[in-house]
Amino acid sequence: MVRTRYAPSPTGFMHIGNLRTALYEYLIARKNKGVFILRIEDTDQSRYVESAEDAIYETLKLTGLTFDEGPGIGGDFGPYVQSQRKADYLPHAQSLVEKGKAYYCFCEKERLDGLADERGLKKYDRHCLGLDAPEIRQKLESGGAYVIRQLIPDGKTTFHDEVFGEITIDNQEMEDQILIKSDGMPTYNFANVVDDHAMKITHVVRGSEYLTSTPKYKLLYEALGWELPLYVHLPLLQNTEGRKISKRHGDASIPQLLEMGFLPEAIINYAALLGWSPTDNREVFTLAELENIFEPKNISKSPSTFDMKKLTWMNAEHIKALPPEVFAEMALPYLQASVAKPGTDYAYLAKLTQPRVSFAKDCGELVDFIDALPDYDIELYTHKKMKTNPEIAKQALEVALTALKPLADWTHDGLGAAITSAAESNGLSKGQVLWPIRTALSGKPTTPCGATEICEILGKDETLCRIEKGLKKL
RNA sequence: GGCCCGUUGGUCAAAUGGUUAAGACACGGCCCUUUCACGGCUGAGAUAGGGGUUCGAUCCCCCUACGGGUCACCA
Repeated sequence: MVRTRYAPSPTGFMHIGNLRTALYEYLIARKNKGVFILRIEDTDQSRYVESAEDAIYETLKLTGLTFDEGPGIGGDFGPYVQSQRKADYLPHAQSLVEKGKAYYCFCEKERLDGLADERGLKKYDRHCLGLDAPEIRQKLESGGAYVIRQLIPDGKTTFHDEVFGEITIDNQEMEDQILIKSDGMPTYNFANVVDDHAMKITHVVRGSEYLTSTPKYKLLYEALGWELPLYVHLPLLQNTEGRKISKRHGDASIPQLLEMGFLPEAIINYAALLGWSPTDNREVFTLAELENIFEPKNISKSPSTFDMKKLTWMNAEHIKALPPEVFAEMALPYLQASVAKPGTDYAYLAKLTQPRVSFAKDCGELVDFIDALPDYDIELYTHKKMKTNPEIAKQALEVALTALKPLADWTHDGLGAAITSAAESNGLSKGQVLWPIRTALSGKPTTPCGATEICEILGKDETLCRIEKGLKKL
């Protein structure tokens, strides 16, 4: 049974990198009919932010990454918040001490700081490793602060990563890391190992910044006599400055992206493609589709850069894929803010704008000409392909006016027929008439639909009025 | 600085010991004779450098350069 877990620490909002890690964990679980778990790693009480924990739940919910076990919903291996598991860690650390794989350390901060070299780098000198049993007992009983450190053996440690392959690190590179902090809480590394084992996690998916600390994990698993999970380290995500994506570099959080109008589906889809690619050339996927095709073996080793432009394109793709009624609802507030004309068919406007926008909020400005004709330059009447210019436009509008004034059939077809025949009998091409009409009616270089549709939307009176205005301008 | 990892067009990215080295975003052009958009077509644009191994390297090995990560009682 595949069991994966997303294990964030509640210190801030999720960004695209966090989301992508969660997504891959989720996909590996779903693809293998396994279980996806959420575990909150709040062992650093000084950095804990309560709202951040809620934000994590909210973001996972909005993006559809539903977990099977975790805070709020429980499961057989709870609790799923590390601070609530505090009592579980110390016994394991003590068993390591008994086996001689860890030891108590009573060194104070000042002494430790004194170990630093000129670059500020330090490695613990095992000062407390030499303490004998009575000494340790006495210090412990006196109630002074202590930590428990892992004793790193000599040699080299090699582990296998599903993405990066075999990685070997000389144990001399590793410090006797702290397992239990002086406040009694486990460190991240230790809690991680203990909980992953307790929760029977099979795949550990995380950013490649953990690559060099993984040998410490392996040593811990060996010392504890536990089976090592599969490691899947992900290539880092960079921002356009080439730095690791993070909040402190001002990179957008998921809530911010949502706020900007990106659809959760688009964000998920884009995150999936950052560092992973399907075997075919498809790029637009729903989460459900990803669940079927995701393969960790197609994960890349090299870092990738977050590109807002491509995300924007992706968003437009997902907007186009939305059922019209869903998009209409999404666009309604923007449409209403932009068009107040009585009798407006907002669903129709939504349908016209849906394939043309990258964000729902962009709908408004596409149709803002409906309420009020913007002031425009007569150069808009010039278009070389349509072979029009202000002079021809003037003639065209006159033709249009006489043709439309008596027109009773004010429908798309009726308008089209009337305009076409009027154009023909006056020696003008369709485009030479339609282009000026569209310009006179909208005053804009681009509109979400053609001239006849605009005539329909505006109604006969307003249409004639705007054509006359155009004529006056010319 | 030590250690670890990486390097295919501006970005994402496929592929392979022998190919004209895919595709997508962005960009340019054209077409769609109702614009823009959509769509279609098309253009420019890449295997970091140097050595090997090999009949042949983008691919395997080594070195260099560059980039990133990591070296906490943070996660």
